[in-house]
Amino acid sequence: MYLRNMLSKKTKYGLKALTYIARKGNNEPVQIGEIAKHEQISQKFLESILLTLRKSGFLGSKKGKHGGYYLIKKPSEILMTDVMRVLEGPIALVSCVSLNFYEKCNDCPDEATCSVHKLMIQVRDSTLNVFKNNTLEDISK
Amino acid sequence: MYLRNMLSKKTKYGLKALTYIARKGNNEPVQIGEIAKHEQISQKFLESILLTLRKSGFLGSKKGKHGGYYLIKKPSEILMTDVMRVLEGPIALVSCVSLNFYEKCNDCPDEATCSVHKLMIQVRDSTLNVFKNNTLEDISK
DNA sequence: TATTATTCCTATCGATTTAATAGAGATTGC
DNA sequence: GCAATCTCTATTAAATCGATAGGAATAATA
Repeated sequence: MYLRNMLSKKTKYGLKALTYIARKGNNEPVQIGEIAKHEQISQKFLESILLTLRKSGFLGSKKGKHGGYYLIKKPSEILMTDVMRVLEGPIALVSCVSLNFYEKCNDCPDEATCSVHKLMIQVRDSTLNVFKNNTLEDISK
Repeated sequence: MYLRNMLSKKTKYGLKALTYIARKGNNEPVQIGEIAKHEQISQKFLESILLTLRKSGFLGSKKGKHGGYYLIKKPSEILMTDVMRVLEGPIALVSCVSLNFYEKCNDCPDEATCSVHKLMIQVRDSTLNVFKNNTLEDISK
């Protein structure tokens, strides 16, 4: 069994939900239940994820009958960099190489000579590059 | 405070220890205690990490007085791809894009149309590329 | 041989995080 | 008014992580 799960289910489900909504094409609100059923996601869990995406400005919502969630921007304008930061958190694997959430490691005496730092800077940049070059439209194709 | 810690301390400490040993240059065994002190790592925790690295063929060990750990191969021959797989586990963030530990996601009905799959393939490749292009020598400079 | 320094091995623990669940409240459409 | 839907808070079970403890095995050396 695949043990390490470095991409949280929150992110995975969030991306799937955004994709599902994007693929619908129109601007009609899509209901949580419909997404949960199609993507085989726990509805209650998905509720909290969509709420996060709404509060972060990716989704709009409408309550009551025929309510649901809809995209606020065009899929081509939704960058993975932004989505990932909201769902998964900082992109850097260690705080000392984070662009947006930098923090010195409490143990490491000198970043300039730290081999982990040196390696993780590169991983950050290459990952960031992927996220910068992918919009919701790209991954929904 | 930086919450997500996607790179485990095991990996971080393991890389630091390998670097420490590599920087010594000679082939004399280096003791756990010395590494732990220098790198500010819990000695007991480091013991288990070095044991893992030995069992995986990166380090040799010598017991008893004047014992310790030493590199089996030259730093320039130790690829980060291999080290990371041993310390951190699969490089892919989700099992369905893992080259060495592939497993179908139990929920996802079709990888071909899965947006998460599409994105994570790219992340895997770019990260793999970084690890392939870095040896222990490179990060120890 | 006795002593000391070191690696080796197993077991356990506390804290944190994750994924999921429950239930009630607020709003909207009909 | 009623049903459908999002909103919010709280709780829980399981897993994982980092750390710790204690002793067994081995090697050097006096």
